[in-house]
Amino acid sequence: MSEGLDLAAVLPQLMRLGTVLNRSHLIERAMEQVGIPLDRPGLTVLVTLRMADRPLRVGEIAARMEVVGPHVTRHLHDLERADLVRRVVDPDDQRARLVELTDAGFGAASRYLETILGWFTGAVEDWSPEDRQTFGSLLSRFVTDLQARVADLD
Amino acid sequence: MSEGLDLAAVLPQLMRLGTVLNRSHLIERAMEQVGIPLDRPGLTVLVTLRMADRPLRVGEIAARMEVVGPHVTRHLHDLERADLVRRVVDPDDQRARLVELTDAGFGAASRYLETILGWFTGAVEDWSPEDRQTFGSLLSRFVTDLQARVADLD
DNA sequence: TATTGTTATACTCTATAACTATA
DNA sequence: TATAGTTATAGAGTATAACAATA
Repeated sequence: MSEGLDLAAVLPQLMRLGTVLNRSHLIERAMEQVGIPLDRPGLTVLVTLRMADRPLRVGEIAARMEVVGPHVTRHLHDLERADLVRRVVDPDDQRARLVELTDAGFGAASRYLETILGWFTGAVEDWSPEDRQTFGSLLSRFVTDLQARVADLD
Repeated sequence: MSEGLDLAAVLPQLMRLGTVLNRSHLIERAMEQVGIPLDRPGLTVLVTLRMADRPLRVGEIAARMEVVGPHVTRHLHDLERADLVRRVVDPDDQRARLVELTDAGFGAASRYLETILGWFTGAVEDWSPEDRQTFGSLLSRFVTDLQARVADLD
């Protein structure tokens, strides 16, 4: 009985979280603040490369973003034109392209992530270190378990 | 020093969460399972009405969804055609329309929410009641604080 | 004159299909 | 023949602009 209650309360919170994250123009604001001239998917490609910490093939970027190849190709044009990434032929396979960040791309992605991180830090600055720590681990565990549950649906 | 570390770890978790929630077709699967013939925004309108627990004006629905009026109007057509909602003139203001769930709409929204809730319950079924409770409160607090922080940006 | 909602239109994000080039 | 990527096109989701009816 009490088991159901706290869970039913989590669902609306997740909806609220989704609304804040998706509809507050957080991403656009951060891009404007650090001077990145991209749209959301373009930024996602950039951040994907920054977090990978090594050049990625087009297909690898698509897999990490969970989108389809052509979507990535399309946004790579913008990124290349803005001199944020560079496409080089994969020496191991002439069919493939390795996409790597330029210095400007690395810097832009880093500044973007620092900005977002700063906002999140500001949101929890009144929390105790223990609560922050606890929230971090429970959130991580929740996402992992939810992913597993979703995989079970197949 | 250790303060920054756990926070930097939360950001990737939130990205992962967003990916699971947006790109696993969770919503479409739940709709299919309970036999709701809608798209995502249509379902969101339905759930918004179900959670409000009373008829809402078109403008109120738009405000809660954080979308613009015409977007709601458009999806109300589908909902009405599927006999899930009904539009009646607001007796207090002839300009306004009150949108209310039909019995079918109420039932469909309820079954949908139960399905989703069941999946989330399944994801945390191995957790201790204390951890579930803790996660629920910290998540709620996080969303509230993040909303406040975002409001500060204006 | 301001507000509620609708219609018409356009833009963003992502998918599918058809194709090129290597393997 | 299968795979990596690109180009072209289509669909879903949401916004802006112009309008109608009522306040």
